[in-house]
Amino acid sequence: MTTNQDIADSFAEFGDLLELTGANPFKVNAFRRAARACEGESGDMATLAREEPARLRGISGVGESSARHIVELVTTGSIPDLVALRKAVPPGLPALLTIQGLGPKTVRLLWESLAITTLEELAKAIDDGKLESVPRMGPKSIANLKESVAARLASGNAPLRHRLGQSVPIAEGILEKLAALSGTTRTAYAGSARRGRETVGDLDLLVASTDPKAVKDLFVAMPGISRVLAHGETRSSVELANGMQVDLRVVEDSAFGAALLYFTGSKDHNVRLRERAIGRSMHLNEYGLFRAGEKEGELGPLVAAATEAAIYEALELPEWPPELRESAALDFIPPAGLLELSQIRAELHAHTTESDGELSIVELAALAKARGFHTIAVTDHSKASAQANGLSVERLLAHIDAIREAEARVGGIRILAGSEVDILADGHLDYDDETLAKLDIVVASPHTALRQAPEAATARLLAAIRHPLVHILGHPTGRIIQGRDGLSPDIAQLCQAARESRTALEINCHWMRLDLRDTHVRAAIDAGCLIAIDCDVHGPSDFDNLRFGVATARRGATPTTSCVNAWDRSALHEWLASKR
DNA sequence: GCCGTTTTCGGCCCGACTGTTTTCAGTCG
Repeated sequence: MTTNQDIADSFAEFGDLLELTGANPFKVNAFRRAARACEGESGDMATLAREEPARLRGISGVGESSARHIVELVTTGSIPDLVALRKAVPPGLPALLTIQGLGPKTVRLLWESLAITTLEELAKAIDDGKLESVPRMGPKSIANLKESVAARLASGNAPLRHRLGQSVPIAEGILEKLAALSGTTRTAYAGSARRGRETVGDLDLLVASTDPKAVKDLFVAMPGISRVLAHGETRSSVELANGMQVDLRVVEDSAFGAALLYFTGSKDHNVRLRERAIGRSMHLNEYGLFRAGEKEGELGPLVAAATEAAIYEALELPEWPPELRESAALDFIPPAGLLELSQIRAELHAHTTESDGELSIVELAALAKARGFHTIAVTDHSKASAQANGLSVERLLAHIDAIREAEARVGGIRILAGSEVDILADGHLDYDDETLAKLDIVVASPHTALRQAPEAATARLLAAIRHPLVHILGHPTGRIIQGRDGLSPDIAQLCQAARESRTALEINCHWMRLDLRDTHVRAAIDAGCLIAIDCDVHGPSDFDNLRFGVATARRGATPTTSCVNAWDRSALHEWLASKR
């Protein structure tokens, strides 16, 4: 089976190999853009390649050649041009491109002049003093390279990207310190963290200040920094002890919007905006949107810079939500009512001390009330999840009574008696229908047999979606970001069944899951499905993960009306009751 | 290789920083 990610990986490899052979840089870029386009595509491209290959060209960034390669990969399992290219470049060379400060020109130079083709060979050549004979390799360059190589070798196979929920708090912690300085007027994190991507390569921080020097000096002197990569007039860049790179840009308050737009990206989105500016006789850079000057290359008067909204307006575009700035295409108009964090009014997936949670029913309800929620669902694990202290039928029946009693005592919030019931490997649920019918809400989730074949996974999840007593399919694939792939069901089939049975598909907010993932959300929204956004609460801090789930929903263009957690009390309970 | 509200051919976003150079190449975002 060929996934969109497989296709994207092939094109990314194509780009790397071409670059190392000295190909036309625009061609290299075209392959990389195609890779990003495939990665972000919500439909299954392999199906498209087999059934309607002509429609591959409809994806922005995929042209005649890329479309042919996709069909080759899907139908034969390989791309002849790519196979040939692999023979021309030593296999260890692309890895060298990931070394900080090492680009294609230098890698190629090292390969051709010193026959260096692996990280280990590079480390040895540095130690042996062989790099000193290479043009443009002075003592400082060699010392920097030595440090970068050592850092990489020490980290082993550590991932180069960091999970969203671990990255954002680091960004916020640093910004809090910089915001405390007297000259600071505005702060923000930008880049892929602001776009809500599930993993973040490096952190991009932005500060508006009347005293840039104070900001930068405090930044590079912070604890937890392993080395300073750059420390210039307007930009500083450091590497943290955990290997994460953090870039700081200090700007004037009047240009904050332009800088925020620029550093939020994505790269493809920026390129499109700049092209659009040129087409309207304007010029866009990180300092603002300007009229074109009288002479070639000169800037005219400033059009907009203070806010992103002003710049989009001047370019005659709707203000693009950061989470939807992933694609190069500017032909997608964001839906009027894109879901917002403040609109979430219910948590429908939470655990108590009765299974593997840290909170009592009353504590859980109090936290939900404090957030202004009208409903909280208590959904402890079912008996098959023995490792999570899953409830037997007898315990569940007693738990239902406890929940009813707590609801009457707490007041001011609906506390639903529910269960996160295991979907067994064969698609059966872990409780019988008679038991499930006693519950207000049923979240059905896969927890085991997460390596089963795609066909079996599809059948298993379809059975749960179509089960008349199930409201929500919980973390549908069971994937753990950078941990395990989870199930690979046919998403299109799941979406169709979910729409027909009005079963919501869950976005699990935990930053290790974010499952459904963004591209699956988009497919679900396009198919007309309901979406549930749940924190899968086990402890008090889990409620704070809601923002990551909402970001994922927005990346999938989820309108408020499609999210059951954003419905008012009566609409939500009407839907719940419709399955009873 | 991709693409079209200047274009089916001829362009392709733009600036900061570093180190090695004496005016710029390479890398990065």
